[in-house]
Amino acid sequence: MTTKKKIIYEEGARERLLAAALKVFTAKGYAAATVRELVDEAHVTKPVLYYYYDNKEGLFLELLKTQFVKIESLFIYYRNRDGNVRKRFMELFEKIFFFVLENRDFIRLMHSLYYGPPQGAPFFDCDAYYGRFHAFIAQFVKEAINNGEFQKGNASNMAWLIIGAVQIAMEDQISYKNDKELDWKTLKQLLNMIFDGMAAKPV
Amino acid sequence: MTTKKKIIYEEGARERLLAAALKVFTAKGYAAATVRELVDEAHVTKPVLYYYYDNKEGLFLELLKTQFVKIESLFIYYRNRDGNVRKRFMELFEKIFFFVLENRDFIRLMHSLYYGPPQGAPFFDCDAYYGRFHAFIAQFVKEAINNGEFQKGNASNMAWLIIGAVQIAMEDQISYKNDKELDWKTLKQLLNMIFDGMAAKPV
DNA sequence: GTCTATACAATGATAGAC
DNA sequence: GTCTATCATTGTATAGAC
Repeated sequence: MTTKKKIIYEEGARERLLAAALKVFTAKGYAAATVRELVDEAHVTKPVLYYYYDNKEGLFLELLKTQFVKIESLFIYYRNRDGNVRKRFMELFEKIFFFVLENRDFIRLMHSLYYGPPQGAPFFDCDAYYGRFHAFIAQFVKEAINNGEFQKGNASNMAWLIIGAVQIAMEDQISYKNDKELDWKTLKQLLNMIFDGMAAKPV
Repeated sequence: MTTKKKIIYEEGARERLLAAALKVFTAKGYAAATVRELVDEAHVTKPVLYYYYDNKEGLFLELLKTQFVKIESLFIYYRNRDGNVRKRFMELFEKIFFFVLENRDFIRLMHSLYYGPPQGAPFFDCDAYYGRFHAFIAQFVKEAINNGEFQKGNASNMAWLIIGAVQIAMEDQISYKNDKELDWKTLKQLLNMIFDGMAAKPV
């Protein structure tokens, strides 16, 4: 009988490469990041990268995949909350806001991939996440209208207004400005302004 | 006497290089754009680029400078309008929105420079434009509050709300999505929702 | 001002030993 | 699985003729 147990191996190098990818790609973008920097950062030699991943592209795509999983979990979080839509929205956006704060570099990378010119980077369907955001929010605005929590109105437009506030706050945070003006406290004020305007008026 | 008039020269190549820079840099980003592509697009040879500009960086910076002049003119436009703040805002944002539509590629490039990782690109102070935008809008919101056009409130927050709507519409337009949902008609609706909420209520 | 030809560094990637 | 050594290619940039 052949020793099949031998398949288990140390994953140190593989994981260090992924960590290096996060650091280097987010710091310089795809095109400007070099294989040398990646392997130096991971404390491995070049052939090790090509052993674990197809090539530079492969490592990059693997990085995106692992990071997007974390973002996906934010939406799952929302569904498992209870309370009215306004309260759940607020909790979701707080979660998102601090996620952005803790992952500034990666959000920058994603942002430039989605909104910027393709810098020689392999195609990755960010739209599956970015694009779904509006539909996701609009759906729950509609829910709030139906149950009388929000006044009647164009749910899609209401969703855009909300997303606009959240997005501008995120962008203020990932920008390289010295004094970030749009912290969570301010964003909360903006959202309350919007929600107050949308809230069903008492009769 | 030496023939000093001889200094005048054809500027065809120089201008073609700038046009090529716009096309190539906006299509691929800074790092991924190569000198070969730039000169091929301009129908010149490599030494010609280095004759007119310092290097790849120099051409890139020249491109940014010339394009930013166009953006600056939008704000001057606003000051030369008359009417109330709401009307002037609406006209300014319409101007900006269609400027974005007509310069999608360049806006993408700027966006990735400002919000994305520095892709080996030389530093350029985009903040002088992006960052001033909020202050610009907030100033005129304050004006509208003072003359009774808008209700009393936090002018800075009101400005963020407005900018959020404009920005999310711009971003919807520069994204690579197939179906852009946020056209000018929709943005106008968003802005009207915001302005209606801010407008001073009749007594 | 524009070309041909080329220098020279850095890049992504691999062969083959251990 | 990891290394040393090396490859082909592409990159930016320039010298020197016209």
